[in-house]
Amino acid sequence: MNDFFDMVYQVVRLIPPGRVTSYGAIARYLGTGQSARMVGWAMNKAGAQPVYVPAHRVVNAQGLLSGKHNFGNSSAMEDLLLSEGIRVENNQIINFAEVFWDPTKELMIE
DNA sequence: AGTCTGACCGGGG
DNA sequence: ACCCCGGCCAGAC
Repeated sequence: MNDFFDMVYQVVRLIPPGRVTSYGAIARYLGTGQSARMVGWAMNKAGAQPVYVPAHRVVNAQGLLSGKHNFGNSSAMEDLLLSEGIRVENNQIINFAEVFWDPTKELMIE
């Protein structure tokens, strides 16, 4: 892998359908806990990646769909999450704690 | 080259 | 509960 961004994309691809994680959680898993912003920036570039990245499964620490506006269509992100059984209301994931997928716990360190 | 901004987060007042 | 601030680093202007 080239850099930090590719690591991010790999982790995001490992998120199971129907689950979500947060930018900070990914950052922490990669060892750069304070660089959650870079994860967000990586997501911005994710659409341009050759391989599909389920960026809709990544939200902020509050379970808020902070990046839905970047999906082009404001309903796209909600729609995708909804189709996976994740309830969203007013840009906020309702059962966030239940669907939250923490890479540091679920994935463990390699 | 300086400055600001961001799909962020945690902590402090 | 609120607002504010520092840290992180890559781009845009």
